[in-house]
Amino acid sequence: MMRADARRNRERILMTALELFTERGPGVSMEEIAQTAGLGVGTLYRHFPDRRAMVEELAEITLEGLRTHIRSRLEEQPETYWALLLDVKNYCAWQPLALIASLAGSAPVPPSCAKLWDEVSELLAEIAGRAQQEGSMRRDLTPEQAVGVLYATVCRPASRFDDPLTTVVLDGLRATAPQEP
Amino acid sequence: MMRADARRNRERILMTALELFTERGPGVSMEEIAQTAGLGVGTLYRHFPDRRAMVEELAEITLEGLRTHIRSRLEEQPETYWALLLDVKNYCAWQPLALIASLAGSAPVPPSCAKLWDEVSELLAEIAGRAQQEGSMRRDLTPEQAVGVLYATVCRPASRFDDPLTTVVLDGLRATAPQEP
DNA sequence: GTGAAGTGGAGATTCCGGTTCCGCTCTTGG
DNA sequence: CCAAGAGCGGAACCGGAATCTCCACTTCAC
Repeated sequence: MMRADARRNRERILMTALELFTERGPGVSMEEIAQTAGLGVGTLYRHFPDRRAMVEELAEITLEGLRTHIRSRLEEQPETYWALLLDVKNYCAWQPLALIASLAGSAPVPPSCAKLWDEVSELLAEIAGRAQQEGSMRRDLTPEQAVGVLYATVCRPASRFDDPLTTVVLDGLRATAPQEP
Repeated sequence: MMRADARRNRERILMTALELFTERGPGVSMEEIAQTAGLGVGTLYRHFPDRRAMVEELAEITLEGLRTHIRSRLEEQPETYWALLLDVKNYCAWQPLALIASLAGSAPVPPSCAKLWDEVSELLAEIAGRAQQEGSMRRDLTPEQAVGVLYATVCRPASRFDDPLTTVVLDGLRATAPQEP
C-alpha cells in the first residue's frame, strides 16, 4: 500500500506535467516539472521509471477522459452536431495530442495510446460527418480532414480557445456562402 | 575577389538552408544543411562565422525579398485587396518568420531584421485594413490580428498552401454570413 | 519510538549539436 | 603547365542541457 503523501505527490506530478505540457508544449524538462510541483527530480523518478513512462501514463489518462466525454455527449442525442463539436472542442483535455506527438518523436507510440487515439479520432470524424449531413459544416472536406484541422488548431501550445485563430478556423469550418466582394 | 566555386557554394548553402528550414522548422542542424547541400560542415563555417550569422543573413535576404514583392504589388493598384492578400500569401518566402522566431529563441533579434519585420507586418496590416474597407474581409478582427492569423497559418513547417487548414482559415477570414443550421 | 517509505538535489552520465583544425584538393593567374 | 594559396571535408573536440542515479536525511504510520 502506498503512503498517503506519496499518492498525493504522484497525482501532483501528473497534474503539473499536464499543465506545463499544455501551455508550453512537449519540450518541458523533468527538472522544471519537479520544481513547479514543489518537489525534487528524485521524486519524479521514484514514481515513474523514466520520462517516457510518465508521458505515456499522462497521455493514456487524458485520452481516456476525452473519449469518455465524447461518448457520453454523443449518447445524449444533441440537437445539433455542430454544437456537439464546439462542446468537445472546449473540453479541456486536448493536450494528449501534443503528448502523443512527443512520444512519437523518439520511439513507436505504445499500442494502448495508439488505440485510444484512433478511437477518439474516429468518434470525432463521426461527429464531423453528421455535422456535414445536418448542413452545419462545409462539405468539401472529408470528415477526417476536418478533424485534422481541428487538431492542428487546438493543439498548439498555449492555445486559448478564444484567440483569433480559433475563431477564424471555426467560422471557416462552418457551412457558409462566401460573398463575392 | 572570391573564387567562383566558393561563391557558388555560398549561394548553395543559403538555398539549402532555406529549403530545410521551410519544410522542417528552425531546428535543422548545421550538419544536415551541409550534407543536403553536398558539402562538409567546414565549408559552412568558412562562409559564415557561426550559425546565428547564417540564419540572420538568410532572414534578412528573404524578408527583403518579401517586402519588395509586397510593395511592388501594392503600387500597381490591385482591383481587390483580398486578391492582393492571396497573392502575397502565395509568395514563396514566408520562411523568414520562422527564422526570426528561431533567432529570437536565443539572443535579441538584430535590429536590421526587426526593422524589416516591422515594415512587412505594417504593409500586411495595411492590406488587411483595406480589404476590410472594401468588404472582402471580416471586420471583427483588427488588421493586426488578421495578420497574426495569417502568420500562424502560413509559417508552420511544411505548410502547403493548399492544405485544408489554409483553405479553412482563408474562408474564415472572408466576410461571410454564416447560416444557422 | 522505530523503521520503512518517501524525498531532495548534487552530480555522474549521456547525448547532441556547434565549432575548430588541418591535411588534402581544386581553381586560377601567370 | 604549374605553383600558390583559396577553398574544402569531416573527424575530433567542446560545452550545454537534459536525463537519471544515489544516498543522507525527513516524514509517516503503526
